[in-house]
Amino acid sequence: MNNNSKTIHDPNAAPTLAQSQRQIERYDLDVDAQAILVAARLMAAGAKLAQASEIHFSKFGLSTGRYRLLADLEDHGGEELPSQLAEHLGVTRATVTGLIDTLARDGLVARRASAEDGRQRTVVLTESGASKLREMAAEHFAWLESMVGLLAIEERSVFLELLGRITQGISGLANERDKQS
Amino acid sequence: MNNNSKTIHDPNAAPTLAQSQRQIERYDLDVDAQAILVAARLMAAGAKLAQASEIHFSKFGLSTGRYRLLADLEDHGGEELPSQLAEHLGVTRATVTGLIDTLARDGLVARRASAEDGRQRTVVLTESGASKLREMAAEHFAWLESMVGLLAIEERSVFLELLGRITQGISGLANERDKQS
DNA sequence: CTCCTATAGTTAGGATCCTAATCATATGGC
DNA sequence: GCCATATGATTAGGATCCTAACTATAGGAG
Repeated sequence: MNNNSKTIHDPNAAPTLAQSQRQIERYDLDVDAQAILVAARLMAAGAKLAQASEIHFSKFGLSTGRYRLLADLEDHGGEELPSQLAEHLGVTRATVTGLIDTLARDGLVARRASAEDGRQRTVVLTESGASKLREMAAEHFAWLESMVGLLAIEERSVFLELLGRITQGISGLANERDKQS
Repeated sequence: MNNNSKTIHDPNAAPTLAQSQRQIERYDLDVDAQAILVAARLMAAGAKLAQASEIHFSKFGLSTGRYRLLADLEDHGGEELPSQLAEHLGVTRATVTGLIDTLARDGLVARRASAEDGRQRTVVLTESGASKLREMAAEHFAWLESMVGLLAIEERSVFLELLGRITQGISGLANERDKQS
């Protein structure tokens, strides 16, 4: 607190309710200003978190995406197909190819040809990659935990439940575009 | 050896609590699995929302960043300095330069030299830019509102409060690195 | 067996936003 | 007035992830 670099603008309070109300009144719309505020704050929080995350992982020579790939690999016996990784991480196969390229260059994963299907290329976690995850574990999980440190246990459950419903709302929006009756 | 990877993937349920627990147990860490889950879900939601947002704005020939710049301009009398825009949007001045370039090319904003300070270049919202905001208003705010449509009014307040505290937690993490910049 | 289509992965090119370096203008000590 | 430093904006180049096009292999219809 006590930031007051000068005029307001605590990034935690951006955008403000007043701002949302002004926007709505300008066009005389029939929407709830608080709903708009929730949506806008969530977007701001997401962007901020993504940025903080990249900084966090860069300390270990990783990016958010590359860490997620390693962790998913570890959680699936250290061996997966690129297409499985893409689905688990929620990114495209093209993105996975790029992530693997960098991780393989750094020796954290390796590509192996599949005996069963010549099109497939298995991705395996190397000893070096497993070691990297071990090194990071304590600090990384402490980092994640401290993010929600200001919430009481029961508040975390509540937040999780509400966030889940908002996520559903987002999915609904996304599907609205290409719904083929 | 592990689980046969038959686990279906509902993106709304990723990551799962079981996944978080496995990770924590693997390294025998003393952290709360639910806290990890909250953090991971929030990151996933943020990424998803950012993606949905880009798709939404692309229907109007805009990006998330360019819309936010136009909206901020409108909220400040249609005239601001690039440095003010950067602070309001929470991005760097270099990014603002790029956003203005595109918006100016499309005729939605214009740059004007400042009479008082030769280094400054005022950004003004053009009639075309104001018109674009008018066109978008109804659909855009309906979009935002539907995102939180599954939450009751009082739940929105709760969510806002909890999200605010998590955002503080994120800020704390960010500042931890460079204590005194 | 041959051909046509489907699938796995990669490559090419675009959009976003970042950091660091640069250019031009202001400001203050001497 | 002159020069060193600070500041506003831009440029250059990097990282991330996307869509679309491409290569190679698999598999079924005839």
